[in-house]
Amino acid sequence: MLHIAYIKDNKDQVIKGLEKRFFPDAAQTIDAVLMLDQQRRNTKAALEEVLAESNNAAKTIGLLLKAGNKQEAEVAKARTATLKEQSKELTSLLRQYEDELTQTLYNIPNVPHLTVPSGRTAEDNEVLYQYGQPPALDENALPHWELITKYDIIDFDLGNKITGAGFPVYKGKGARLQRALVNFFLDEAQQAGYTEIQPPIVVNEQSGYSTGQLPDKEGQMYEITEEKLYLIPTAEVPITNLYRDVILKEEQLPVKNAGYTPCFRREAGSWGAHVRGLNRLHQFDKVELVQIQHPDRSYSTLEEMSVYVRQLLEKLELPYRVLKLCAGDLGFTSTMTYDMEVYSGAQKRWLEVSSVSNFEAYQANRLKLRFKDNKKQTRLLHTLNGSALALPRIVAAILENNQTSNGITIPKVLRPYTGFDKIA
RNA sequence: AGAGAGUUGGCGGAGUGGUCGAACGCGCCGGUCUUGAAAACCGGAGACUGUCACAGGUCCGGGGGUUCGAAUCCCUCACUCUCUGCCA
Repeated sequence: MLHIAYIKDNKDQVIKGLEKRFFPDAAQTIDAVLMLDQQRRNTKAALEEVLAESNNAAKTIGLLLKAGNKQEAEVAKARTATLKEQSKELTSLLRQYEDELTQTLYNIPNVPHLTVPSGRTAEDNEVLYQYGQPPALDENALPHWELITKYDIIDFDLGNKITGAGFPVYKGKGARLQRALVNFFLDEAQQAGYTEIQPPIVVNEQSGYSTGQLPDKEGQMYEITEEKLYLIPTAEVPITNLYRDVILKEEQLPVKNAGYTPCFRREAGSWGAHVRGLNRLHQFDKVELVQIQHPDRSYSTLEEMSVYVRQLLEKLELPYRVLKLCAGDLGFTSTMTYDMEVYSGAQKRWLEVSSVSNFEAYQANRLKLRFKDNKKQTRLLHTLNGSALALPRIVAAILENNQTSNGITIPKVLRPYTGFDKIA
C-alpha cells in the first residue's frame, strides 16, 4: 500500500506512474485519496479538540468531588454529555473516512520506477541480456514430459491418483535431482551472505494482507477454512512477515534471508496446452531470497540480486535471458522487476524461472517495517525478493537441453549433490 | 479434544476506577571514574498522530459497554501458555 505522505509529495509522478501501468482513473483516484485524507485530518483534529475538553472536564470533576464540592461537580457533569455525543459522532465519521481511505489505497498498485519501459503486455517487456546458445538438439528431441516417462523419474499419473492434476510425484533420480537443486541453491545463497530460514508453509490471514496476496488474490491461495490459514504461494510470504511490526537499526541492514519451501498455487482457470508437464504446477519447490534494505540502496540491491540469479543459471549451464518487465506486466506491488527465463530446447520456448523485484516501501508500509535513521527518525524500509530459483522449469530445461542418445547429462555443479552424472 | 491460567513499554514484571504512558529489574544509549575495559555511580530514552515549533490527541491483545473519568469493572472475540489425552 502506498504511503499517504509519499502520494502527497509526489502527486504528479504517482499519477503518471499509475497511468503508465494502465490503472484506470489514476488522477481521479489520487485526488479522491488526497481529499479523503484531508477530511480525515480535519475530522481527527475536531475530534481531538473534543477529547481534550472531555479529558479536562473529567479531571476537574475529579478534583471537585475530592474537595467535596458536589454541586459544582454535577454542573460540570451535565456539560460533558454534549461532548460525549460529539465525540461519538466524530469518531464514527473518522472511522468512515479511514476505512474508505485504506480501502482505496489497498486497490492502488505500486508506482513503477521511472526507468520501467512502458507497455501493456508481456510482448512489451524489454530483453536486457541474453546468455548462452540454444542447445543443438536432435530433430527428434523429446519434450520433458516425455523424458520423465521414458526415464521414470517424475510421475503425473501417480500424483493424479493420490492428489490431483498438477501434483507430480518425483521418483528415484528425479527425486534426488530435486533435492540436489534445493541443496545447491541453499548452499549458494549461504555463500552469498543469506541467512537460511525454514518457515511454516501455512500462514494466517494477517500475513497474507501484509505481503499483498490478500485481499485481491485470494483465489490463488489454498485456504484451510477451519483454521483460516493459507498454504503459502511462495516463501516470500512467511519470510517477509517475520519482519512485520519491526523497527530495525540501520546497522542491521541489509537483512538477507533465503528459504526453501514448497509453494502452492491454485492457478484457477489457467490450464491449457501451453502449461503441460512441469511448466505450471499446483505444488512446486522454490528457494526464495528476501532482502530488507535502506531506501537509498534498494536499487543497487535489486541489481545485486539479479546478478546473483544470473550466475546461478550460468553455473547450471542453462541459456537464459533477462527481461525488464514493462509497466503493464509489472506485479501489483512491485516498482521494478527482472524476469529470468531459461531456454527449453525441445519446447523451443523461454520459461520464466525467476522474478526479482523491488517493492520499495509498498510492503513495508503494510508490514510496518521500519528503521531508525541517523537522525533518530523512524522511516519505512524497502523490501525486495527474488526466486533463486523455482525448480520445475529448471528441471524441464535441464532434462530437455541435456538429453543425449544415451541419457540425460547432469550439470557439473550438481553432481556432488546428486551423486550421479547421468539419468539413463 | 478436555480443564485451567494468562495477554501491560526491547525483555521480565508491578499496578489502587481519577494525580498512570504506567513502579521495579534487566537490557540499551550518554557521562564520571579508568591507560582501556569491567564494576560502581550519575543521567537519558516507548510507539503513532499532529505542529514551523509548541500544544493537543491515541495506544496497557482486538472490538463493544458501564462511568463525568477505565490498564483497572462488565460483555465479546482472538491469541498464548500449563496440565490431561492423542501423536511424528
